[in-house]
Amino acid sequence: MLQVHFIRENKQRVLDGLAKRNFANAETIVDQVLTADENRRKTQVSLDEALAESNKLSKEIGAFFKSGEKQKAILLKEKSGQLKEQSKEMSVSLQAFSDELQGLLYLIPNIPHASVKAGNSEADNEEIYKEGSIPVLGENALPHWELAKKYDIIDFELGTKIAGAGFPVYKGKGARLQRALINYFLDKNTKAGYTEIQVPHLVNEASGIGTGQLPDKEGQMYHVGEDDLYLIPTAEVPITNIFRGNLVQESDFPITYTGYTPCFRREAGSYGAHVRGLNRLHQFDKVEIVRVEHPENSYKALNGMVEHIKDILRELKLPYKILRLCGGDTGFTAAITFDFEVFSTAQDRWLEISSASNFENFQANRLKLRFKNKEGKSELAHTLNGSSLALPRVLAAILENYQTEDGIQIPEVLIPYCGFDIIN
RNA sequence: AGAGAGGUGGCCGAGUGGUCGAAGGCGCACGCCUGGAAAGUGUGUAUACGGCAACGUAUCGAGGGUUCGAAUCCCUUCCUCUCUGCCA
Repeated sequence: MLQVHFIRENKQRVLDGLAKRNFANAETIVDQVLTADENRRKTQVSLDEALAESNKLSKEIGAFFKSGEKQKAILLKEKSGQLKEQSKEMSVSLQAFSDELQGLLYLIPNIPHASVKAGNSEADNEEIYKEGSIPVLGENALPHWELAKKYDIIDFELGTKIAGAGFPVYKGKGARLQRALINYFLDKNTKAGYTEIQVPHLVNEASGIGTGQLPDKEGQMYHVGEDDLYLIPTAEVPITNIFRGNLVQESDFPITYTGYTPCFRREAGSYGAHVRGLNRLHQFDKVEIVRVEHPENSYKALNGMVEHIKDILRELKLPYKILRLCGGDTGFTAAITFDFEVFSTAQDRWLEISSASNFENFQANRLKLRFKNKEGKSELAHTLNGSSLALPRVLAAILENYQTEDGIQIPEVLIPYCGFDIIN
């Protein structure tokens, strides 16, 4: 959520930013925000005056009762009654203006960073980096869902029986490889200074609002009606919400966490060949990194996260590229997002396996996550996160790219974690 | 899930209808004291919104109510603790 005073003081900048996202009706909504804000402030001034008068009267009434001047007190009581009615009306309209303002602010996405190009869809994303060589596979190379069946390491039908499509069952060496990846990622992250943390997999409504999943995108999350909880779509939600409402010290920065969680996504509206196998699931595993940073340091931190993820992909020896998402493809809450894609050779396509974003103070404003700055004032912090990494597509790429006549070789760095070096 | 107790500032804790944004302590900051430190001592120390500012308003888990006036009384709700039940 953008801050109202920021919009008030930087209207053109906001409009230019929204234009990069191809955000419809930007000018209308921004004007509505400014009007609601002005109404809110005006109303608050009159309400404050009425309440101040009320408070004054109450004190006088008390004094008159004490000194036994009942008549005077009764007179003032009448006056106070009238004031009370007025202030009640005003506080109702103040609430209405505040709600209206809040509702409008929830509709406005984050303003893209200067380096983010305008664009509508993934076709407009910019490739900014590429590394690794694409392996040459034999004639009879198989896509990962065939390999999974051939070596009996992932059973999609069984998952369908137990839960539904998009809930695979990992078996034997497949399950072991999953666990190896989780451990390897967590070890890499903790070595890079991130503190490992285990968090709830269900969150309340306030948490969903804090990181930006609510009120808009309920449809993407599984909801447990009985208890009004949401299954997390990513560890970003519980981890970032650790800091909801917090006032941290400047000396606490950088705050860095890593956590493994399963992620649950309804993926309403997804269909077609691209969702085959591990490409798109309702439940998948992911290791996430989250940072809370001083605003002056957040872009340096983002760069560090990108380098860290590069290092992991290099170790796994997977060919990958990095995209800077265009305005239209950048998520609602992010100011900038770098997507990492690995090449899945047998499918002959790139798969997104990580996304690293700087939210600047957009989430922090929703979370009310602040720090005391050098002047002793509280200021919104910056939040960032990235996947390091999302498991299924890494697994898909490993299965496909490392397949040989004899079986699937295990990337060297994972062998100690797996306890075997080939799946056959 | 049932019964009882409770939720007050960064922390502990007093406060049962009026001058209470809230005593006292701890912690923290700055000063004095000291060769330096500890101890001692003095002062300061919540957040949000509005206002150029002086300042005003709101906030004692949250929401509503009673009252001229609520941290204090009433209702609802969330959370914590103890006991009972159930259970990995």
